[in-house]
Amino acid sequence: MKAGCSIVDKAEGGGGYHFPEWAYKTESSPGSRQIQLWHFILELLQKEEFRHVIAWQQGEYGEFVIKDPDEVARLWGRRKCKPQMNYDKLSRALRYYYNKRILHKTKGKRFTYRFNFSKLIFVNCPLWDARCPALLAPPALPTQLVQNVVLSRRALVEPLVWARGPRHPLHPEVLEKSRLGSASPPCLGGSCCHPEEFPPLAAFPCPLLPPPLRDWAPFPGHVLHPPRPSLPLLPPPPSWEPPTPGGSPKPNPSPWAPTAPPPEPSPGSSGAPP
DNA sequence: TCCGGAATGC
DNA sequence: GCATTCCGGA
Repeated sequence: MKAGCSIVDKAEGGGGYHFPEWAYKTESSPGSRQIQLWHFILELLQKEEFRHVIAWQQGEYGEFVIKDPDEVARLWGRRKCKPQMNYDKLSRALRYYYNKRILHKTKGKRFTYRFNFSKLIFVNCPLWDARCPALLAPPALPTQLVQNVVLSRRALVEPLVWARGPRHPLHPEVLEKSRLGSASPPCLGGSCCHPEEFPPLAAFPCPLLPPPLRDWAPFPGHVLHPPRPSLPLLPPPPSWEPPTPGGSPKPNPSPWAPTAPPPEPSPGSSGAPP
């Protein structure tokens, strides 16, 4: 136990917000019991005191800028007990996230990267625990980003809802009710998510989960599209485009709707519930 | 400054 | 699996 190395123990105090638990549970990191770099980056981004070192890029989606690469590397090295750590090595680790689509480089902007929260949620939000907030909005995190994270989450939840039948706790009507039923801001999974409304999905066995998600599941347009025009929720990201029925897919540079892999031949995969 | 291959360690 | 380290190249 290299306890002496830790400099950022856990989200606390600060701004009174926090990322979902899984973001801090290094044990939940797939394939590793050690903290992962992106966890660490999120920690720094979340903390006010490191705002001068690394911060969300205002107005962008999941984009953050490393203002002091050397300092970030130093902190990372300290966390990992690697005093020889430097930005070159750290950035190499970051680049490994490109292939995993956890992170993207913002070309043309120095030390600027962009998180792919959808991917992080897909991979890390354990068992779709409904109490696990998709992502609570840190002050500097653009609201729209969070909304899109929620949208992404919804995009996966809704098919499950259909599979589970009506009036499931995650049934659209229930979701709708929880979203519209109060004057408070859209529920992002915080204290407004009462267990009685959002029982833990962990209560549902894994077989209820959809088939293994590919890195980028090609969401049906009706899923990504706001379900009802009257609902003023979840505006699409700037690069988002409504699906063109029958139209040819266009390359989409947005990490929120990245180029989908070739559709798998799935008979009856019209997306319509039985 | 950024990228990615390769070897290596845990 | 996930870095860490080193390195050549763009």
